[in-house]
Amino acid sequence: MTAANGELKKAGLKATLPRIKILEMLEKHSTPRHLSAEDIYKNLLVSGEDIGLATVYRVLTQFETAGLVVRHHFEGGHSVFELNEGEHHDHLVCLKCGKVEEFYDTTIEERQHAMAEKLGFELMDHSLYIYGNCKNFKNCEHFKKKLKAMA
Amino acid sequence: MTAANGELKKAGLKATLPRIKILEMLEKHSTPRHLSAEDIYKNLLVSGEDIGLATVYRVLTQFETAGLVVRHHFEGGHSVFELNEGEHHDHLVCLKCGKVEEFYDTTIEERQHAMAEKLGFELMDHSLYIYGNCKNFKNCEHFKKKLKAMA
DNA sequence: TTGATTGCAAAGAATTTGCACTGGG
DNA sequence: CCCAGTGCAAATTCTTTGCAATCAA
Repeated sequence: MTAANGELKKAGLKATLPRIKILEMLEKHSTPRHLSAEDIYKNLLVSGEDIGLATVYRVLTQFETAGLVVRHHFEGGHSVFELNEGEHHDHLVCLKCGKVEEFYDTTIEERQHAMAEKLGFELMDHSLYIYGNCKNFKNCEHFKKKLKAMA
Repeated sequence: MTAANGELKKAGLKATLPRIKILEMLEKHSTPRHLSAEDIYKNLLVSGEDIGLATVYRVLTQFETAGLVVRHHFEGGHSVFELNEGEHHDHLVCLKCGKVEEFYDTTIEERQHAMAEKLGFELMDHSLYIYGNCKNFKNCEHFKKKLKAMA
């Protein structure tokens, strides 16, 4: 009776094997926390799980609807998903190695509300992605991992 | 000898008919300033221009590389392009009618630099999109236009 | 049992690419 | 004239869907 089991029930989703495995995969991956559907699919294969890619997409969409995960559109076409731990934050993505850092800045949040207010909008959501190069990226573990993945 | 002609040359691009027409289309459309490849393609067709969709994509990508336009990824899959008028700004998008407002906030820009600095990144770029509902969207011209487009 | 959930393969949407043809300089 | 640029159709990439088989409650 894994923890994922209970979380799924609480979210109103039947605790099926694919859903449990996918949720555990997201919980297990503390770094990087941000995985694409493809990442998850491949990781499951490696773990010996036989779950179709279509199912991964379906389940992630259900999780997103249920508020269990948050979907992001970083540069480069595909979506990435991260476990929703409750607190909102924005992202800083390294263009060289793909490393993702999270941050939260009260001032930025406030100013965004102020802008929406000023322009006559009711703010519903926002996405802020900062792109850059992490200093000394060549020695960064993410960069090494990326190189290895390309080989 | 249109203005677009000179701008293309200045950008190091041969002044061909498709490029001129696409650039003029972007310059003409002051509102909305943000057009998808499909939008541009359709508008050109209506104007009686016989330019392929693939060419529109190719040309827009060239324009982006040349710095003539900026590409954005708003929610909903497809990219939109806007003429690069020099000054950076962020966007507020209405989820109901698609209206896009631009804004610039010095404080937000500063805080972003501070965040990048703090996390050890060299800032290269950023994208900030605020999503909301424009007040009284039902009477908003964009909303009416959207309804008409659906009919 | 029985409706919800999956897997697979096929469909879609957005964008890119290969290649023979055309047009700008 | 000659190569960059274009149109078209085919290919890619990421994601969604239809449907018969399977599973959780």
